[in-house]
Amino acid sequence: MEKYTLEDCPIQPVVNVISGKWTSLILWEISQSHNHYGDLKRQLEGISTRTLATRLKTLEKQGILDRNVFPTNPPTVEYVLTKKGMDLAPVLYAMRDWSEKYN
Amino acid sequence: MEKYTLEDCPIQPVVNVISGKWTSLILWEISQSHNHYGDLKRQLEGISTRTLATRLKTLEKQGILDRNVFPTNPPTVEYVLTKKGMDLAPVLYAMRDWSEKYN
DNA sequence: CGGTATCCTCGATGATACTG
DNA sequence: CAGTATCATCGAGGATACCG
Repeated sequence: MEKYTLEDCPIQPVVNVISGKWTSLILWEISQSHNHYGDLKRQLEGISTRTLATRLKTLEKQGILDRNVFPTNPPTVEYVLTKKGMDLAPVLYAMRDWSEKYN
Repeated sequence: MEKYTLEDCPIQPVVNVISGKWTSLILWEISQSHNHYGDLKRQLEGISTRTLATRLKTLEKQGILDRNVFPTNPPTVEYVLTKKGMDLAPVLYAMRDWSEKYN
């Protein structure tokens, strides 16, 4: 019953991806070329390591992000948007436009 | 510290409006001319009366919706998007477009 | 550097009964 | 019809310590 409508609503799929306190902010930062874990951690001041790691892992599972490890010393990790993730850009920029108008 | 970044992020204002399990779905339904409380309740199958009422009240406080009461018998209540709320349309339609592509 | 492992808190949401 | 009032739950997120 609940499942029916939630799955049926034409915006539910994107809600499943961007919901959460930090998720859309993470996506925004990555879309702005803040691709490294440490860079994200710095930009998203106040986020816990646990939450950032959890959200990144979920987005990876959802096919929104790819995770690339560079065997430097110390190692660095980079997150990049997949095609599916890049296609969220219109959503993110519409969000930014509204925010600029009404903040 | 946390406040700084959250307030500073260029998409934070819209996140404050559309976050929550049901909020963007409510906005979608209202944008699709499901304006009556009972109509919304029917479309959003599975939502509790408490949650629907709470979210509508919050959206009203945020200036996204106007609440109109018609003194019919029994009374009916209609929720309509303000200009600020209507300006969320690009966000909602971008969400729908992505959802159609990747659901 | 880029996480994982634990424990804990708190607020959003749900269920239900009731009301003008 | 359109809610409000109460109580209960549940999981996202935070704090902290530790690790390869």
